[in-house]
Amino acid sequence: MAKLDFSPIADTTRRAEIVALLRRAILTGQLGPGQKLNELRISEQMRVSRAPLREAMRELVQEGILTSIPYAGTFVVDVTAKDIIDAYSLNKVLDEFAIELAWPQRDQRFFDELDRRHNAVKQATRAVDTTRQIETALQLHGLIYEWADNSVLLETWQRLTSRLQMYFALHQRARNEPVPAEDVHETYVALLKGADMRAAQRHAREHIDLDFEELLAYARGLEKRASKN
Amino acid sequence: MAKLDFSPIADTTRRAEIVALLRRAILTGQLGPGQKLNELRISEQMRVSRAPLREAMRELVQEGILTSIPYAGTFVVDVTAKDIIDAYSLNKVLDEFAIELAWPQRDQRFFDELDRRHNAVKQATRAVDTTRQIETALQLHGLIYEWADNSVLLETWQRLTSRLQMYFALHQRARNEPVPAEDVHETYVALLKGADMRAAQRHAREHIDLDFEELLAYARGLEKRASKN
DNA sequence: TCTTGTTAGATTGTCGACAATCTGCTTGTC
DNA sequence: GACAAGCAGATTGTCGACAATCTAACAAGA
Repeated sequence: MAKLDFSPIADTTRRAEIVALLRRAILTGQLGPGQKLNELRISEQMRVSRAPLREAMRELVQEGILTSIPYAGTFVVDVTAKDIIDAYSLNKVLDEFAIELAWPQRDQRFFDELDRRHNAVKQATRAVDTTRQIETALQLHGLIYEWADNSVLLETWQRLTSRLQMYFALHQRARNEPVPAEDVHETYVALLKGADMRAAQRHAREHIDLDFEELLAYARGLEKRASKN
Repeated sequence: MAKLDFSPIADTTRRAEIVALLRRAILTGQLGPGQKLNELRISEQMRVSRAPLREAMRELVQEGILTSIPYAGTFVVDVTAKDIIDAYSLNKVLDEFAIELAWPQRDQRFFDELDRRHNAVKQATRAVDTTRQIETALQLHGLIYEWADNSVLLETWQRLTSRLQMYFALHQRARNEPVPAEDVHETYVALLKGADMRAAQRHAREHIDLDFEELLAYARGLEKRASKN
C-alpha cells in the first residue's frame, strides 16, 4: 500500500475563520494602521456574535498586528519608521541564521519547492497582482525557514512576516505607480542552489536592503503625518 | 516643578489577571506539559465566567505556552528535547544581536540596573527560592534586550523567555537536589561593563551552553517517558 | 474664560444559557 | 467474541443580554 499523507482538516470554528478574515483585511491594508475595530459593527457584518470575534481579536493582538486598550478599544497597530527599521534589522539576523541551518538540509524537494515558489512570484508579477506579489515573495523567502528545521525560529519568522507583509502592503498602496516587473529574486534563487553559503547570506542582506530604502521613505512620510494628532 | 513620570495604571480587566495567573501556573510548573485545562472547572475556581477565561487562553495559545485543538480542549504545550535545542540555538543568535545593539547604548543607568538585577539574582540564590532564581536570572539576562532599543527584538525575546522559564522550571522541579549556590553571572556582568564587545558575546554563548547540558539531559528524559503513549 | 461636576450615549467587559461536537459506553447483530 | 450503530455525559463553541467603563457634551461655579 502506498504511503499517503493526509493534510489536517480545515478549522471548523468561526473563530478561526474570523482570524483569517481580519488578518487578511489588515495585511492587505483594507484596515489601516490606527483604525479602531468596533466589535458590534464587525460582528453584525460577519453575522457572528461578539464572543468568537473577541477571541479572534485577542489572537491577533498577541500576533502583534492589533493592539488593545481596556475599555477603549482594539486598534490596528500604528506603524512607525522605527518599527520598520527594527523589523528589518531583526529579519537580517534571522535570515543569516536560517540559511545557516537550512544549508545542509537542502535536497531535491527543496530545490523543487524553490522553483515552484519562484514561479508563483513571477506569475503574480506578470498579472500585476500586487497583494499576491507580496504574498508569494514572502513565501519564497520563507522556504529557508521551513527547511531550517527549527520550530521556534519558524514561528518567530512567521510573526515577523505578518508585519512585513503589512508594511509592504501599506507601501504599495501609498504609491500608485505599478510595481516593477523585473524579477529581483533570480540571483537569490541561484545562490540558494549554489555551493557558497556565505554568498547566499550576504545577498539576502543586500537584497533586503534594496526594498528597504523605499519602504523607509514611506515610513518617514507616516511619521510626519502622525503629527496631525 | 520636577519632572514626574507616571507608570501606566494596572490592567483592570479580569482577562489580564487570568492571563497572569495562568502564565504563572504554567511557567512555575504547577501546570505540567500536556495537561488539559478544563474551562468550567478553572472558571469556577477563579470565580469568573468562561468568556474572559477563554480570551485569556487564546492569548496564551498565541504566546506559545498553550495549544488548542477545536472541540477537544486547550493543553499546556508538550516539551520535547528538540524544542529546547531550538529555543536555545535561537537564543544564542538573538543574544549576540542584542549585545551588539545595546553596546553603544550603555550608560550609567544601564550599569546601575545591571547591578540591581544581579543583586536580585544573588538574593534569590541565597534564599534558595528556585522559582524566583529563574525569574531574576532571566530578568538580568533581559537587560541587554531592553537596552537594544529594538521593540521587535524585545518582543521576540520575551516570547522566547516564556518558554525558557518553563523549561528551567520543569528542570528544577525534576531534580530534587538544591540549586548550586555559586554565582555564575559574575563574569557576564563584568564583561558587560567592560570594553570588549566580542568577548561579551562569546561569553553569552558559552554561559548559556553551561546550563544547556543539564537541561538537555532532562529533555531527553522527557522524550523517553513520552513513549508511554 | 477656565475649570470642575454631571449626565447621556456608545462601547467594551462579563455573565449565564444554549448549541455543536467529541468520547466512551452500551446495545444489538453477525 | 468482534464490530458497527447509537445513545448518554461531558466539554467546547457560540449566542444574546446585562454590567462596567469611557467619551463627549453640557451645565455650574470661581
